[in-house]
Amino acid sequence: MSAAPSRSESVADRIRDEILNGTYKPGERLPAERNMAGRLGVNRGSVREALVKLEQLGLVEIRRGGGSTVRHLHDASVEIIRHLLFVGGAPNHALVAQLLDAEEMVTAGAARLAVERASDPELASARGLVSRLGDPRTREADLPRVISEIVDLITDASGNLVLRLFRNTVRPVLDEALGPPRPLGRGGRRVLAQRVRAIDAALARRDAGATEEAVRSLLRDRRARLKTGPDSRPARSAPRKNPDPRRMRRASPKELPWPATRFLRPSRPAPTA
Amino acid sequence: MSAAPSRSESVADRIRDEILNGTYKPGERLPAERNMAGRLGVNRGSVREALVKLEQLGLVEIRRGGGSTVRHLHDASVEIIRHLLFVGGAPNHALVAQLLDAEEMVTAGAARLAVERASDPELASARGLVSRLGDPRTREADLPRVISEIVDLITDASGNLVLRLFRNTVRPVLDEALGPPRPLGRGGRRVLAQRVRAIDAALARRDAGATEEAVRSLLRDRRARLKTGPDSRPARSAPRKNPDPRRMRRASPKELPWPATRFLRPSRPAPTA
DNA sequence: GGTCCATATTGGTCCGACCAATTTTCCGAA
DNA sequence: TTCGGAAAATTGGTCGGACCAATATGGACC
Repeated sequence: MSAAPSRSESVADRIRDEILNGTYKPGERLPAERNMAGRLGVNRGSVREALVKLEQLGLVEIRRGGGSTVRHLHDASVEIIRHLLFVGGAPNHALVAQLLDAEEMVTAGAARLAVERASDPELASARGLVSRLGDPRTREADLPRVISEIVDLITDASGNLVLRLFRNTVRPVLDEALGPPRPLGRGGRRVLAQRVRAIDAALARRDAGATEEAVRSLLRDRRARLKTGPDSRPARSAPRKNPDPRRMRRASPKELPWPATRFLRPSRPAPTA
Repeated sequence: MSAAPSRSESVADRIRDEILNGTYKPGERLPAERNMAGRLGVNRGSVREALVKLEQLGLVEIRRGGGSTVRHLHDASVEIIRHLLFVGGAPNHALVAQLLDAEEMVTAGAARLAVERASDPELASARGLVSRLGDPRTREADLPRVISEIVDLITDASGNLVLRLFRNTVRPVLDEALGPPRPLGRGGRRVLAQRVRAIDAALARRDAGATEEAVRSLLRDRRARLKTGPDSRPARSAPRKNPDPRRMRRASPKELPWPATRFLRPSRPAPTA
């Protein structure tokens, strides 16, 4: 199916894995290009190309004369999330939850911008797409894809290139991570139809605030349908004062588990003066 | 000052510029590596390395046997915004406005998450940093940096790696684009102090919703202080029904001007069935 | 112990060659 | 003429070896 990966690609993948699983730790120096080439049995040029790719990913820093060093995951490029999903083997739930959080923020904001600036045809197109979610004829297996396309549409309609580029990175990872949806319960389909009506009505009125909230609700449901895991039952030991209980549903965003945890440094300290 | 750029870096910059200014258009084939090497007077390997970097940026696609082709800006990596800022010569105002929009969305969301999960020390550190904004002893020239650090702190405290990585890309571009602030008017400092009190109060109560709104207000002011340009006077010809006038201040997110406009394709059409 | 310099290490670039995937050219069959 | 397919040209991928320049290392010297 997929084209055979080039040699430099394989090498890049291998070094990337060794970094992510802790073989090479942040701040450490990587073996010299010549050594790696010898060890992997490939030409030095291939190793070079691999390192250049990893440098663009923000995973390593190459310094002429000095060796290459591993950088902290915190300082990498967003693109790194493409490579983070399956680091432990199975999709990392914490990362997926964080992606969904980010997607919700950005999409809600984009929806607001979109309603404020989108042309009537764009809006009509969006309404048509949204209505498919409520249509009983749409197969359940297609729902995730349709939702994904709605988010795309909203993002594009916002006219914000930055959001679009961000989505370019987020979408494929989420699509792969979420996979086929769990079957909607008896009530699930009804709730979905309800969300659809809310979005449609908000769009019809060009009501930015309402659209934002409606889109948020839709995406929240999506997250709730995530495979039940340690994250889905918010284990808040000491409930805190929170005057807005509507927003309590989000998965608790704890730090990523697996090997990469070691990259997570404490928040940068506040300046002393 | 800055280290002399490597040869492959120069080549990458040059090809990137030629793509962004329209010399090579999306979908077109780039000259063969051997030709480019000859034309630029460098070794083919250097051209190769440059192309690999541009491929990681999502600007070109390299296919073994077939040439390299230019990709649409819409499909590039977020990292491309680092290179987009100065394409026309001066900082692109539309892009900066879009960056500020994106930053506001993400930071507001991160603030919510942060309040819900941050430890008390983290919160205290945040409050300390925020209070510096209101302190009359803080020089005006330092205010942008302090705000930038507050956003960093909020982002980190949210515990969301995706948001952190996104910020890694956004922050340097915004810091460079905004540059030294325009002097605050007589009322400006007072308004700032007011924002600071709002954030501090919200943090003290661990009120997620209030914190989110307060942070939003702070960032909005920042955008308002952007250099007056064609963007800052929202030229909305036909005012539309919008029941939430509080949010009307955002710069109208029109398409990017300059040569790159040609990359902006219409929103992807809704599926037909 | 600290400074400074010769040397080793290491990334950056170049040359020339060959392989493999793709594209283009062109000729013969329908 | 048109279409299909084989041959040739084009083009990216990898290799090996060589030299330069920036950095790191270690030891002599003060």
